[in-house]
Amino acid sequence: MKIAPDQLLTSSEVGVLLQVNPSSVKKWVDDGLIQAFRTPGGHRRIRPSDLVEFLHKHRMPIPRDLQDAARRRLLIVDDDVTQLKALGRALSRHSDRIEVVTTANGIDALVLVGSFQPNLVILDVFMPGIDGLEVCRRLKANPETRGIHVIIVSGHVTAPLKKKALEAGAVSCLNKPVDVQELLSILEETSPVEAGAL
Amino acid sequence: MKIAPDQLLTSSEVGVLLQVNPSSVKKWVDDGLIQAFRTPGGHRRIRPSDLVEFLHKHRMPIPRDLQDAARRRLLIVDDDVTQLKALGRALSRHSDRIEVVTTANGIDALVLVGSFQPNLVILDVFMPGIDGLEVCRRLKANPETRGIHVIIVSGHVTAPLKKKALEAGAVSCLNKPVDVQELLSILEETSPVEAGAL
DNA sequence: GAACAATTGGGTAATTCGGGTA
DNA sequence: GTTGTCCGAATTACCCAATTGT
Repeated sequence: MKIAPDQLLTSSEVGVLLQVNPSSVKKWVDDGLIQAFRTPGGHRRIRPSDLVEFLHKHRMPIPRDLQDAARRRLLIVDDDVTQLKALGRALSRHSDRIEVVTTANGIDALVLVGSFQPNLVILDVFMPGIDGLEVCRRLKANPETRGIHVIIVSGHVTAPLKKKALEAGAVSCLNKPVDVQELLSILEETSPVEAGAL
Repeated sequence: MKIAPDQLLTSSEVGVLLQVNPSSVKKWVDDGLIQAFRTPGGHRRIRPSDLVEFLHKHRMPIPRDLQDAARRRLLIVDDDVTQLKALGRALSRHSDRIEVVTTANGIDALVLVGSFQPNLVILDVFMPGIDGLEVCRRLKANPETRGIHVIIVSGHVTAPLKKKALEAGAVSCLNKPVDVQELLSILEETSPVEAGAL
C-alpha cells in the first residue's frame, strides 16, 4: 500500500500504516493531534503530509509506504565542504518543503541514495575514486533508482561536459557555486504536483 | 505468535517473547538498552530489529517467533555473473536464515548497502570504477554502516592484499571461488546467537 | 438514480499500558 | 536487577446506524 502525496487517507488506512486501532486515530484527530477534515457525512480524511507532520512531532518512525508522501528529499555531494555548508544553509529556509542531506564522499553518497532515497541528487563530477558521470549512468540504468533526478555540477563546466552529463541522464549541468534560485526552480520542475491549494 | 519483521511490539508482547516481566522490558527501554519510540499517549512501541539487536548485544537467545525478524541479510558483489549465480544457488538452501541479494556492479552495490542494509557484504576487490578496499574503509568510517561485516574476495589473494583487506576493516579475505562452508561459518560468527536449545 | 457491499462514525465497555512504589 | 501490585489513562474492541463507493 504505497501512498501518493495527494492521496487522502481514512482513519482505518492510517491505522494500518501506524499499526494502531482506528479508534486511536479517531481520538488523535478529535484531540487535534492529527490535522484532518471531514466529508459531508462526517467521515475523517487525512492528508499524508499532515500525517507525516504528526509523526515527526511525536518522534514516531515514518512507515516506508508513507515515504513518498513526505517532503522532497535532496542529496548534495561535494568534496568542498565550504560549498556544501553554504548550499545547505541557503536551502534550510525551505526546510518545510525540502529535506537536505549532504556528504563530501562519493561512496557515502551512494549508500545514502539507497537509505535516504532522495528525489534529487546534486553530484560533483569529480568525486574521489568515483566518476560522477558513471554514477549518473548507473543510477539511470537501475530501475530502482531511475526516477532519481541528477544534477551534475563542476567548477568549470564546458560544452563537452554538459553534453556528456545530459547523455548520462542528468537533468542539468551547472557551474559551481550553484545558484540557489536556479536549483529551486529545477526542484520545482522535477517535483510531483503538490497539493498546494487544498 | 510469529513476528513479522515490520510488526511493532508492545512491552508486554516483548515480555512474552523474552519470558520476562513487562516491567523489565519497560526498564530496559527507559535505560536505553532497547531502542523504542512512543505513541502520543506514551505507550512504548518496539521494532523487532531493535529487539534482535538488543538480544544480540547481550548474547541472549533469539526466540523462534522472532527468527523471521532475525534473518541475516547478505549482499554479494561480483562482476563475474557465473560466480554470482553459483554462490546464490548454494546459499538458497539456507534461505530460512539468510536473505541473499546479488549484483555485478559496484555502484548498484553501494546503493543496495543503503536500501537492503545487509549484515554482511562479500566484495570483490576489483569492481569496475571503484576500489573494493576503499569501499571497505569508507563503510567502516561511517557510523551508519560501520556494523556491516565485509568479506573481501579476489581471484588471486596475496599476503599483501590480505593485510590491506584486514587493515581496511574486513573480517576476512578469501580466494575465489568462495568456499560455501567457510562463508557459512563466518556468517555464524557475525550473527546473533541462535536459539538452538529453546 | 438505485441497489448493493464495504467501510466509517459515535458511543461505550473491555483490555492493556504507564508511572510510582513496594 | 527483576517481579508484583496499585490506579488513572491510553488503547482496543464492539455495537448499529449512517456514509461512501461501485
